[in-house]
Amino acid sequence: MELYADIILPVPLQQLFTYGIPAELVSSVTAGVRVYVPFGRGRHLTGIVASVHKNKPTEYQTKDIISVLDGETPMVLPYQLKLIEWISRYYLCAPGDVMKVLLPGGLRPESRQTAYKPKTECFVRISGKWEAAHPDTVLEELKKHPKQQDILRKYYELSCYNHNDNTCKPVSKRLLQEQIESKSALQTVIKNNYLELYNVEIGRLPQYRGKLVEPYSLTPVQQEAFEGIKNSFKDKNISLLYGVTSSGKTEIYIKLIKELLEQGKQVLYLLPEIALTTQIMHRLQQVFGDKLCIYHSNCADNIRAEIWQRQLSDNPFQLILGARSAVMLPFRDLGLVIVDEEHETAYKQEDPAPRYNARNVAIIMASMCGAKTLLGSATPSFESFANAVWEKYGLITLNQRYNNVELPDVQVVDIAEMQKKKYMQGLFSPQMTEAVREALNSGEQVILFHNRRGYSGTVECKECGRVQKCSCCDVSLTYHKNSDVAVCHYCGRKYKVEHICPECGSQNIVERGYGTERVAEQLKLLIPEAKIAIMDSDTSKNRYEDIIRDFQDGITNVLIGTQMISKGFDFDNVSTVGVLQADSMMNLPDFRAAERTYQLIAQVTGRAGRRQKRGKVILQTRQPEHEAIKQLEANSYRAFFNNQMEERHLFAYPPYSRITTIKLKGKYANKVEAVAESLCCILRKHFGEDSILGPDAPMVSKVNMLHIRNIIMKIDHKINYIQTRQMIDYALSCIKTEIQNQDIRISFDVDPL
DNA sequence: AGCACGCCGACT
DNA sequence: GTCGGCGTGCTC
Repeated sequence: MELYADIILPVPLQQLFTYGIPAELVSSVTAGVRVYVPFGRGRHLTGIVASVHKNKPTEYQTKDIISVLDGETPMVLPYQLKLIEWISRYYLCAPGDVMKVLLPGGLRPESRQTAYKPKTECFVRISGKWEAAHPDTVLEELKKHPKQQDILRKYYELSCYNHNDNTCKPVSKRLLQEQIESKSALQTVIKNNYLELYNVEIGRLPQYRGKLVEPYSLTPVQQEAFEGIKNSFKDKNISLLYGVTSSGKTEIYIKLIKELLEQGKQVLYLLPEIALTTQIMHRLQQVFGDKLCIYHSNCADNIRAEIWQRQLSDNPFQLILGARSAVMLPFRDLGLVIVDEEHETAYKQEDPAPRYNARNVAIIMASMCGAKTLLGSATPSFESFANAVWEKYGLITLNQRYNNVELPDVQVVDIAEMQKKKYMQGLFSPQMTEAVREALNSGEQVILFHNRRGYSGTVECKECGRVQKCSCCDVSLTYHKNSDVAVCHYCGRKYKVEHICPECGSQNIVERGYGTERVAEQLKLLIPEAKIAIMDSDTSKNRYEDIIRDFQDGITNVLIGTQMISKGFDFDNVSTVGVLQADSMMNLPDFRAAERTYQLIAQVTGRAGRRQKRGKVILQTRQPEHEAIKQLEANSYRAFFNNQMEERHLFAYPPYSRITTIKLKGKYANKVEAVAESLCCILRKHFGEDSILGPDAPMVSKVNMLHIRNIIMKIDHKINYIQTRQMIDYALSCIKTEIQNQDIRISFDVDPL
């Protein structure tokens, strides 16, 4: 009987592809194996078999599978096939797009030659004939050949051979060669069957050589949280550990991991960005040594391939520490997934499909593996905290800092008022300057946070100091370097840069950057003895470590930076943190702006006073009455959450709804518009007027000669998402011919951030 | 997404 | 004459 296989191929098309299975491959083609197939004219691809069946397609002629790339074990586990399907359905993307992030490049060769080959090394051992013999006997045999005898003696030495229990360590040929005089004598020893060569697959993976330490014992408060998590896992599969900054969450994770590893279970520990969290990495390595493997996005392809295969082997890593793509690795016996800094936007993949959120995928894959998920954050996303409040997740609260250090004292400074009184010196209020000076005088360090949003600077007249402002918002415009326009951050209006000052007629107009460099400049004037370091996206990556080390060692004592200094780094000697302008973020036209501001500033704030002494935070803003600022001052995440949730409810924003944006691209604006309009119509009929917004032309409405229109779907969270997906499928089928005729491409972003 | 096919301009 | 530009269409 003819058999067929439905195959996932790495192409951005919705369907699977059906291939015939040649008779000689019937026994080896099973779900999850990789196969090599012809695709299109003269192209070959590696695909994953999703299923095997006997339904001969009637619409088209099938081609045959050329070969099977996997032996006994499929490269993709059954639950992973389900995961691919889930991701492609939930995130509305092609299975092939998911496959591209799932299988490391090294495991999906486009031609058979580039396939991943394990690295091997040549070892030597006593050949079978002499294996059981006492070393002295063997050496005696060779007494007439001193060179060969030396080699054998060296071998026994290197292998730490113990005749009593017949144990020895493997000795590589390379190592033995380095220690002996004559290469040809070694050849003879091998030829005469005293030693034999054998190849061993050796890892490319680095091995941990440091020493292992026992985990710290938990404080009573930590212990309580630890028990709380285990308790909550008794009846909930997902739990949220809400622990204020510096409450020692990592040690709790370590204790949990240790317990699971002792039960022989595997643990996946996800972090938003591996590169910036070396401290956690080193800590885990100290405790777990070689049981731990670090998997990040800039791992070379062959390393990723090797880790993958190791995870399929009988000796997998028990603990994987990884960034978002690590959720795609195969796990045979997963017990727990930890998603640290759960609120981080880095968990969401934005640009190429699949636009998945690794936090949510982690929850799904954990449940597929029968494992629990622990989300952790000092500033949980409202989605997760709402799920905890609604008792979908367990909630464990840790509101005491480690060693009982008090949370920092937050002092809010009204920039507008200070400006009125002419007290501002650039971006520094007297309070800010004073706090920095005080800290430095007592030998402590300072972190200054300045959110630059990638571009910066006002347009200012050097003669009279007039700053170009938005006519509607009374907000200074921000100079946008790339497009040479001045933009209002508040309302988004764009203005031409005034090259002649309307106030005094001067042509001496300058773009004055309020970026981190300028902050440093000003501080230098105010406090000349400050030793300043700057860290932002302009800083080259390889200088990060130097900057951090210098700061750690006290070579510098003021660190000025953007987003990137808000998390991960723990500096014991930092007593004071300054936020120069809390506003720029708060005023973004985004319903999450307040949430983000709170999260970011709470995280920066958490850098202050990690030792015994209570830290100090100076928070400068133009809107001291803003809810985020008020609750940051009061240090009340909960109050802030409750307040914002009312607003979210009122406007039906997440977590009370699920947002999906639909992006249509095409060559002709009117055609894109028309198709978008009819898609909107269909969707409105089913979801109601209020649920579908658009179509709108985005800020950048034309990219690569393609016109763009966006539709935003805002569907009540109580509506089952599967129904929503089915509805979208139906709507798409309605406009299918239109799309094809007008050559329009549609992409989706589910749960955008 | 790739890749081939196809139909027009500036070169040895 | 052809080499090569990228528009269009298809992939089991």
